This record gives sequence, structure tokens and C-alpha cells, in this order.
Amino acid sequence: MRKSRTYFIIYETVSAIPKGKVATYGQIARLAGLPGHARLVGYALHNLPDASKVPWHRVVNSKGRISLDSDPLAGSLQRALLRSEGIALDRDEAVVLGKFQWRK
DNA sequence: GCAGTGACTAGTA
DNA sequence: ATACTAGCCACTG
Repeated sequence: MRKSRTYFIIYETVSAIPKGKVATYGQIARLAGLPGHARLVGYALHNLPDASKVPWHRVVNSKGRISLDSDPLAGSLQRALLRSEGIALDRDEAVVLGKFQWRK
């Protein structure tokens, strides 16, 4: 069922994000050993099956938001999940990266 | 094997 | 502050 090794690596990295923290796509790509492949991270998560236990909601873009124009449902879901983990969102519904961004 | 696509990013206007 | 552009390269058809 592994479609590709790259996806697997990305999933592993996303799963490593501590609870209550978030990371950017570029950061995930870098930690996964794929520097500069931020888009691949997004692509991998787009293909992520619902059954997966990967905390995709902890992954946000550089603005602290997800672009999810093609799936606004997931956007609202993400907000609920982040809130349930104690992550604060500003009035623009963006994650406060300065405070919750994961730091290795 | 080639062409289109993209949950991105950083730069420019 | 927002809007648009180019660069990036693995994945899909």
C-alpha cells in the first residue's frame, strides 16, 4: 500500500510533530530530508487517506493557514482540531506560529 | 517518457 | 496591507 517512499517519509515526519505544536510545509520537507519540496508535502497530505492517523492539521503554510480552496471542509475541521489541542488562532483564523511553531 | 498539476515559498509591485 | 509571478520538483495520467 505504500505508494511511494517519499509519502511515507513525509507521513513519518508529520507524525513526529509534538502535540500542541504546528509546523510549516517547508519545515516538514526539510526535516523529512526533502529540502525545498514543500509542495510535495502538500501533495502527500492531499492524498492522505482519512483512515490515517497522521496529524495533518498540525501542518500549515508560512502564513499559519492552509490554502484548502479545493476542500474548505477540511479547513474548518482543522480549526476545530487545532483548538482541541490548545493551539491559539488569531482573529484571522491563522495559527500563531511565533508561539506554537515546532522547533527542533 | 512527456506534460500537466500542486495542502508551498519567497520575491516583487 | 493584498495580488501576482517565478521557481521548485515528485507525482499522476
